[in-house]
Amino acid sequence: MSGYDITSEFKQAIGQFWSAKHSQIYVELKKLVSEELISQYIQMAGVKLEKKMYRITPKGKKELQSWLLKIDEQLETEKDVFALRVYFLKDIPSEEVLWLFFNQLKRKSEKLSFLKEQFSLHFGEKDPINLDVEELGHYFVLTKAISREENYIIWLNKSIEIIKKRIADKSFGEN
Amino acid sequence: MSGYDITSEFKQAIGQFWSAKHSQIYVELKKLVSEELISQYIQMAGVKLEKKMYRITPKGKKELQSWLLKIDEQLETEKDVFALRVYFLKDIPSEEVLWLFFNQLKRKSEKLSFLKEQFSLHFGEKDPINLDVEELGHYFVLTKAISREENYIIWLNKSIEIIKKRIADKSFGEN
DNA sequence: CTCGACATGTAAGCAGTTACATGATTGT
DNA sequence: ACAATCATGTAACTGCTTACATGTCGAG
Repeated sequence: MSGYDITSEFKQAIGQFWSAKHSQIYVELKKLVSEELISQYIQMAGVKLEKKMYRITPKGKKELQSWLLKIDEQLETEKDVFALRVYFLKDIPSEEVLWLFFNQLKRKSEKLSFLKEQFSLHFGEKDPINLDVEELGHYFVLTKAISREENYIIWLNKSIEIIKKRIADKSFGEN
Repeated sequence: MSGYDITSEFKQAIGQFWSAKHSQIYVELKKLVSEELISQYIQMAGVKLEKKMYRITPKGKKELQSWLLKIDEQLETEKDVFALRVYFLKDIPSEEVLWLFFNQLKRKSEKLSFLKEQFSLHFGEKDPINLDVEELGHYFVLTKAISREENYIIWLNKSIEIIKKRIADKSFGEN
């Protein structure tokens, strides 16, 4: 793959769990070449454009495999700015709170639609039992992304119901 | 609150969605004081120990409230290293894959237990309708963290079932 | 008296983004 | 011809972690 290809891949399903900008990718690729973990070769794209392609070296493959089996000492924080804002709910004007939740609901619903489209595009009605190993990794990542968004939306809806009830009880923002 | 207090708070529920080390917190607090968004005062803790306390200024409160209503242009990536590893499933020896998933299941189950304990400690059987606004933000964040972990565990179990079936079919890692 | 928690800081360095900068290719 | 996408890079800066460093307080 090329740096550009990697940049594009981060716009697909895996981008839900890890991503980087092209400016970082090009720098890292050079670093990996200098460490002999990957090697570079040129592929002509058109007449003049030299597309720089990279492939993993045996040394890189070894490094990758040991990384894949590594257990992180601590589970790292999956940051979520929206949750951080909700933590400070008491400082949000009560009439804005519902709007904020509905806005997030809309954005998350759009993301879910995109992911489901990706899913039916790549897997359709296929049974994961019959997928080859390469596809299986992508299948798991996509189902993970979809279930994450679905769960997020369920939580948003439950929270919206609570907020609505509190407004109906006229007690919202007054306690 | 003091820098130490903030560090401690990041070990509680909100730490599931945002966190920082004390080394960063102390630097940021000084920056915020110089921007006049917070102000500092001393509280004696014991005889000699001067605990540096901070409170938000009116200017800071204004800034906070405008930040709380800010909509991020793009939803940022909620990074998850485990999902990244799963993406490269084809490079993991098939006998290790199950172990990897079970390990993550164990860790996530422990996290879920911790969160549920926090929940019953702070909210018990309370109805969120009757919570005061300050508590409500914490309630939402904790329920969000809990539902996120529950959903993660469901996905792990589903994936484990698929992997087990593939092993039983003797087709795992061979396609 | 000693250990664990409380409490605060600095420095080096890595990870990652934003902005700047350039040029080729393809489809309309 | 023009625009969108393909394609690659650098520089400045911010965010964040790791490691270093020091000292107090309370309980047993």
